[in-house]
Amino acid sequence: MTPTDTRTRILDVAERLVQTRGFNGFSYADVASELGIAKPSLHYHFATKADLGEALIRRYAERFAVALTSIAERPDDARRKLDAYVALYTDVLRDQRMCLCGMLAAEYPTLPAPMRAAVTTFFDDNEAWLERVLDDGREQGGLRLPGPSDEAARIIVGGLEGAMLVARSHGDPARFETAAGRLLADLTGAPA
Amino acid sequence: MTPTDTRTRILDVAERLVQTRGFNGFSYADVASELGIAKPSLHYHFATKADLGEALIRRYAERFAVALTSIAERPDDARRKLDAYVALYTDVLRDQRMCLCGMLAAEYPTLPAPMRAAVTTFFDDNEAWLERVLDDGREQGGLRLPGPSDEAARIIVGGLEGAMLVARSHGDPARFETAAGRLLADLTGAPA
DNA sequence: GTCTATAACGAGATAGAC
DNA sequence: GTCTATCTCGTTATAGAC
Repeated sequence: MTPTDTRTRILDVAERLVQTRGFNGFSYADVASELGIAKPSLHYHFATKADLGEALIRRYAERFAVALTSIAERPDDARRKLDAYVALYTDVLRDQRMCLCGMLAAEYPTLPAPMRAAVTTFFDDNEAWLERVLDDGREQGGLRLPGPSDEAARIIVGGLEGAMLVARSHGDPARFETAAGRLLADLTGAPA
Repeated sequence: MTPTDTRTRILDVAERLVQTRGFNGFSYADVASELGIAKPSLHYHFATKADLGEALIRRYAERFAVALTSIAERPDDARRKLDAYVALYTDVLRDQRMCLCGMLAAEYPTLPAPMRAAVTTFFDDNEAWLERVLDDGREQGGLRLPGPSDEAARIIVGGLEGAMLVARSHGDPARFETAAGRLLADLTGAPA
């Protein structure tokens, strides 16, 4: 078991804090105290809070992209891939976290420009991936989409982000899971 | 034209700031400078920021409740009522605002307890209103819901909140309107 | 790489005059 | 009701020793 380097541990703690409290809702002091190190030590690894924020999104988006590629490469049909996509969100919601980019979208006007750009790119990438899965599913005959796949993709991304938001404020992850299941079922013409 | 009293003008400015920047993203200094008054004058009207926050949600929820009652009393069919419901959100999204309670839901863990309670109540009330409209529409035969109306109501609330979040970060209100239209259509078995 | 010390600023809030 | 003056604390960030 190699010990985790400081930079990574900073990212881990900051990521959880942003996902629960928001980028404007945590401070270097929070991260430092949790790691048992001094505040200025953080600045050695991330000169400014904006730098830390950029690194957080970059890592999160990268991790998400890897997961999406992994799902896409499975031999599963489209509906199973969509279920796996929803499972990514379900995992995030455990221990009261919001999607990092959903949280940052709420704070959007207050973010430094590079972070804003990365947030919109995250959503665009997710929608593009979903659109592809939906198109494939339609061609294979497994999905019955009532409309354009790009619109369905946007509804899924927005629907999952919003369902997380509401479910978390109710402290009820099950609320998210049933909503997500029904959203997908209704959107893709599933049995139930 | 009676001049607006200070308390109301404070609420108006603070409301817009919370809807755009979040409760943790604005300060008494922001409100004071925008109104051209001194910071401590705000404390006369709202002793603490938590008090101001409570008053903001109360007024917002009250205004929303009045609008919902007004829509419910119309002779329109369920589908028109749902369209009117979506229009409430569309109006909010104009000039880059988020739904007040959607924004506060993102900041939920950082809010004072009374604000947290008011946020969840807001969502519960909206879902209850929607459930009623959906049930009425189904009895009248106008709506074909694929599942329980309470689940559909939750999908609508979450879907609209999330669609606002994503659309606003893209600076594209049209993205919200098409997503909302499709969401309702797919959920209620509409022509297109 | 991590520390102590400190700067520079903004936050929410209070005291007391007018 | 609104002001000036001030307090206290938390924030991001820097300087410089180890």
